[in-house]
Amino acid sequence: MGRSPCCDENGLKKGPWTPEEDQKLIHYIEQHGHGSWRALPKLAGLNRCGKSCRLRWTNYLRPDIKRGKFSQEEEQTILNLHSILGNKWSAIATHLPGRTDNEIKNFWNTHLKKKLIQMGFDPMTHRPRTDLFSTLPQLIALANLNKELMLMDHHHHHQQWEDHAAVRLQAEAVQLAKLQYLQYIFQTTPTNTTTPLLNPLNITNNNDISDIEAFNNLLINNPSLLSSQSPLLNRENSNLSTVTAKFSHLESPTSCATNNVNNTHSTTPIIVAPPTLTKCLSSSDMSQICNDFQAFGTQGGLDQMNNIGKSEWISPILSDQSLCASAAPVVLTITNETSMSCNTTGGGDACSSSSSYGGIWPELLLEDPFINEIA
DNA sequence: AACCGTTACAACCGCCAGGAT
DNA sequence: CATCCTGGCGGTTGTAACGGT
Repeated sequence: MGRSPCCDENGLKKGPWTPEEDQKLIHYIEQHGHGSWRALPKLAGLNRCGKSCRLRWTNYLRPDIKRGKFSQEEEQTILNLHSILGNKWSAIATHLPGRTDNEIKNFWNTHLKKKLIQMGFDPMTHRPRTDLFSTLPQLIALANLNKELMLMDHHHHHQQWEDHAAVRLQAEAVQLAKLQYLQYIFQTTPTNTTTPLLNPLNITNNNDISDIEAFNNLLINNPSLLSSQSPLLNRENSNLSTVTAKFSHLESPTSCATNNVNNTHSTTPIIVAPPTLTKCLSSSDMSQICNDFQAFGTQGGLDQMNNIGKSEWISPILSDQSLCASAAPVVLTITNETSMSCNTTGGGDACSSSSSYGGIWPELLLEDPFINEIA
């Protein structure tokens, strides 16, 4: 009854294999094949269990195993397959000749997973992470709340620390939003093209992971690219211009303060690049989406949004990932008039791009109660 | 040189599916 | 049908190597 113990009885050896043991195993299998793994150790003169022998052979000693570093192509293949198959290491390994499931699994756990996390992707879903980004409304709300409190208590010098903290928090939030947005634009850029977005950087985007990585490094190493003067964020008539205006509104402490003094309802939370809108949408689809969101443009709509589950209020169109007509990245904003607007320009042919490492924005951020409060 | 934290990866463990009896 | 056995799989652990202090 039950399973027989593996190596824990009869003094069978465990742990790392010695060269002598390896030679015995190789020699036996070359002569006789492995046959029954259970019987093999005795026949080969090894004080190991069959399972240990099988693993040593299949993961290490097999002659057709390719050793050494994974190539860019192999890395890309693993990423693509993992996004489809998940942790099906053996299935992934069948597409990588000479690589074992164990090797791929290790490579994933030690390299690729961390790389994805660093790039802002959830390693399991391969989608941009929302944990960081979803805190943006809170950060902005908190920053603005602090600022308003500060202004109400204008003459109290002990508020200086909070003042500094609020401005810093707000600046960080805006930087984060910019970074995420630029990553999004980059990842949804058609493959093998040099786009207006990338022109200022003289980058041709093949839209694979190395490009995204290079782009991220570029952004991280060149903070000026996120400044209000950045060519990336200031292209005229671009889908970025709307968000640029909103960013500049938020990022300038002076203008913010002025606005808040004159109009205490002028906080302007940003919702950038909704998830499935990264898919391609026809103009009629876009109209529908705009209408859907306009429906929330009233206080009643916002209340409704706050009271029902997101699956109920997200437009069916938004969750239909099969839609594909013309590329139109979208910026949704909630304005100080508590209306929600929808801005899309550009179009293009992103749909024709072969599947690359384009992240899909997983969730809208609108369900956050803070949005209601801020708006 | 010693210590410590991190990384990389070989190896093990437990579970499961499927075939044999 | 029930039980057993085997091989395969994915998750986890152990440890050598490495780099920084």
